[in-house]
Amino acid sequence: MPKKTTADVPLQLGSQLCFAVYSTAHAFNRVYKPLLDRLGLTYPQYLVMLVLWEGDGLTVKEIGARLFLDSGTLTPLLKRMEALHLLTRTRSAEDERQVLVALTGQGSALREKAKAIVPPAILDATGCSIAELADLHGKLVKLRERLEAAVE
Amino acid sequence: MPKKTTADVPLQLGSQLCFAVYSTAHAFNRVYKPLLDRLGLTYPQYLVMLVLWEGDGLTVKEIGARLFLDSGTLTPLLKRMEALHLLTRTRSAEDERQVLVALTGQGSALREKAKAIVPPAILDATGCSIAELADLHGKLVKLRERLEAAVE
DNA sequence: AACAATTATATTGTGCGCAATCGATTTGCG
DNA sequence: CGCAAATCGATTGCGCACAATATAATTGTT
Repeated sequence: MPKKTTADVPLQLGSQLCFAVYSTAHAFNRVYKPLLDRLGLTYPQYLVMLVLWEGDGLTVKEIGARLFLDSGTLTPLLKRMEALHLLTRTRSAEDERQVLVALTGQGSALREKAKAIVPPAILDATGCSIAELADLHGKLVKLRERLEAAVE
Repeated sequence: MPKKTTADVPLQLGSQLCFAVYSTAHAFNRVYKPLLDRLGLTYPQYLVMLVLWEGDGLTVKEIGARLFLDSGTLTPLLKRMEALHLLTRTRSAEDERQVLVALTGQGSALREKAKAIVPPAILDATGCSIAELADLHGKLVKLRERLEAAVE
């Protein structure tokens, strides 16, 4: 039985950080769920709406690039959102390989409701100051970039 | 059309933090995948092994409490791990409602291999100093606690 | 002892998330 | 021009993640 040494601590810290990220993501999801239920959206669907609210008429590829998701995830997700009449999916005329995703009137309209409900509740649930939020956000983005780089 | 005000920034920061956590979790998963493939494990399965390596003979409930997962997730996951001969699931004699999860010889043995492969690669992929790891870990755990408290 | 409430696990159904594969279109190179 | 390579999206299959529900065992109360 190998004994524990202090040298193991930094090795375990990496794993602990990953689990902290993983479990915090789940905790966030549990906070979002009742809020998003009122909008009829799941969290990944809400992310797609956030992207489209910023700028309409994107291809699946472009949405995927912003959310770090691929077509295997997005195609069925977008189809469900199309069935909910939140958006339309149409083949591009210039490049028939691409599918353009655009908001419906209903999809656009949902923005104001979402804005009133979601961000205030989330901010409150974090119990964080603006400085804390900005600090954590910045550090996570940097970490994510390094992890993505490590995968190549 | 309501104009953007500086007052919106803190509201959006909460959402941005959530997405940072969400996308960093995925990035971690992409780093872990090729490593865990060599062990024949998925990341949630690896988490279960980490818990069992610390102390064997736990109930499903106890494993769930440590990983923030419920039986709907754990039962099929543990069954797959049982099929891989990593662990056994037996009804407790004292309380027939409980299922005791114990490592097999194979499951215990996997620990040394995992220790050699996973933590060094993860630590390297984060590109973080020990201080950064500890800082982020601590802040995420605090955030997770506040989020869990917000859900009640 | 009988029965209601609680607890532990299992089951079902829905929705991601991603690897692998496929078909169709477009691009690029000789 | 003609064909190989690359690109985009859809499909399939597997494994979480969780809500809702079901089942069985235990505990508590009278």
